[in-house]
Amino acid sequence: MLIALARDGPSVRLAELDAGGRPIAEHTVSPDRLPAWVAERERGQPDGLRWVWADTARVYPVLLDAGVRVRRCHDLRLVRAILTDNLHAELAPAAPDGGDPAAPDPFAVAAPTEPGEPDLLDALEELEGTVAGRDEPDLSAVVAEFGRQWRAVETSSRAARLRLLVAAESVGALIAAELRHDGLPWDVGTHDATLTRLLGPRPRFGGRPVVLETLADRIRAALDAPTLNPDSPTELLPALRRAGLEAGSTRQHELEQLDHPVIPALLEYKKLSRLLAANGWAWMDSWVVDGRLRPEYLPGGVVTGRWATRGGGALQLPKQIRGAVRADPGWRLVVADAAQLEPRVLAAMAGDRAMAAAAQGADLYAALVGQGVVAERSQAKVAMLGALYGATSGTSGQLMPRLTRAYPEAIGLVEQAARDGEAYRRVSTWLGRCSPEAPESWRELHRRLVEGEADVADAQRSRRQSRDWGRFTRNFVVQGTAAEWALCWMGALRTALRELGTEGPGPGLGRPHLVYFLHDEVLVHTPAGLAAQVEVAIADAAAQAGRMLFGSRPVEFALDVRTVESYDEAA
DNA sequence: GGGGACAGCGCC
DNA sequence: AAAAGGCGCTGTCCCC
Repeated sequence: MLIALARDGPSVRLAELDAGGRPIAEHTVSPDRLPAWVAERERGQPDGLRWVWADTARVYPVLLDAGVRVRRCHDLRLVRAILTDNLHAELAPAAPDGGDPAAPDPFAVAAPTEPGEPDLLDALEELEGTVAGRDEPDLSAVVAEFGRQWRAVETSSRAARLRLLVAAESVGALIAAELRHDGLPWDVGTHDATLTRLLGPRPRFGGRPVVLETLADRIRAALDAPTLNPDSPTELLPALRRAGLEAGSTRQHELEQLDHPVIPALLEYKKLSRLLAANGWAWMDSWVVDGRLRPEYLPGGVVTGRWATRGGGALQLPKQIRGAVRADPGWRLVVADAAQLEPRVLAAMAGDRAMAAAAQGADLYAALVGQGVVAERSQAKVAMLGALYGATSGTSGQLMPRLTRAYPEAIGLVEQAARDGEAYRRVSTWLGRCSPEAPESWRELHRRLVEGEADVADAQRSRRQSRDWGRFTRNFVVQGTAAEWALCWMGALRTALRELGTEGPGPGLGRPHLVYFLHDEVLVHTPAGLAAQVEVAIADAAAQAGRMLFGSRPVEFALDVRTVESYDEAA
């Protein structure tokens, strides 16, 4: 059962849709009665109900505030973004210099169909001239847009994968709203104590905390620069030069190479200054309310499908202050992160048996040593990151030939993605999120190069741009598929958590619930007595996510799971 | 005084 | 000369 929902002036209009998206019954409800109406339908249709609306971020918080949660939705805004890119890519004509398709199909770029294939063209044209971008589409617009999106999915050459992607992206939107609503438990007392220990007491009238001011004085004395502002690279760099230091920048890793009495104080200053600026008292006042950090999560906010946040930098919580993330009394945090997720995803995508074998254990990097691919675990890590990011030089560049010999399918897959990007062909994640077009100016220059019309300087520039874009597309297919796995993991976990615990004051808060998500890591806040069951649910959900994406391919998605009282206890 | 580029650094 | 992918946020600096 599908129910479409839209605002209509002072009321809310709803339409029950049949399986093909056609309305079969309509209702009008006043906004204050909407949560009860939704809750009743959820109770009456525990299994098959999906809400269709323009934008989860606008609709769902209202329901959450009223204590109502839904199981499934279809987010027209997010799905449209995926489908528009996907259909453009499916319609793109094969590139003239296509190269040979080394990668086996499912990954292959945009599996080109015949240009002009009518059903896809229709779906795309319909999508382009429509109203989903409008602020408040009415019910007929919502129903019509859903019909178009549904048709676009069903007529795609990869309908099964797109269906899963659409569902995963939409459940992500629900989770994002719930994370913000429930909030991450944050102990301002612990946070304040950490800041005070490292920086000194909070200055009462602004200005630098005493520890920073003392360090600044030492830096000024050591450089004989009495008015120097150490926060200013344009002042600091000349001051370093005057002191006889040959620094090209004031970056940490460059300063570390230098030998001078000022360096230790400067490094310490930069570290603490960063803490104060990014996560100091002002940050705490702005973003922590009533003991909860409530960042605004943006599903699909990154081109690869990863989430972003707006405000507070909640995906960059430094390890220094994670001790402030504390479970409520009598509760625990279950912290789980997927170990070496991206290499495992790559092994599954490529169907690379040797690499999948290395991914059978908890430590994939150690397994590379065991298989004799490299001598040490640290080399395995560097080499693997190099393969995923496109390193050509340095240690990881040197190790690439070994990886290529050991795992030809896996390395072949990322190499193919890189070559596609270099030729400005679009690539796709496992489920069908397509990479964006490169900047038009880059593609134009590349066309001139291919046609022999570029001079030497332009040719050089174009080749550099191509390599840059190839590194992006190489990483895109793996990072994006890892993001899809994480969505499926979290979606499956959310479903499982609903079955645990008893109904509390609010449907989310009396029982275990998700409180944080960081690309390949989740935090669940749970009554202490249920923590063991939560750990099992997290592991089950990971296995389920692997099956959803990759069926029976024998790749294990290992987790590190710990039950703690505060986040800094999780290694 | 606001806007935007840049440097720098935190996270994955 | 070569340069590893994706982000958000702060302060500085400079321009309008």
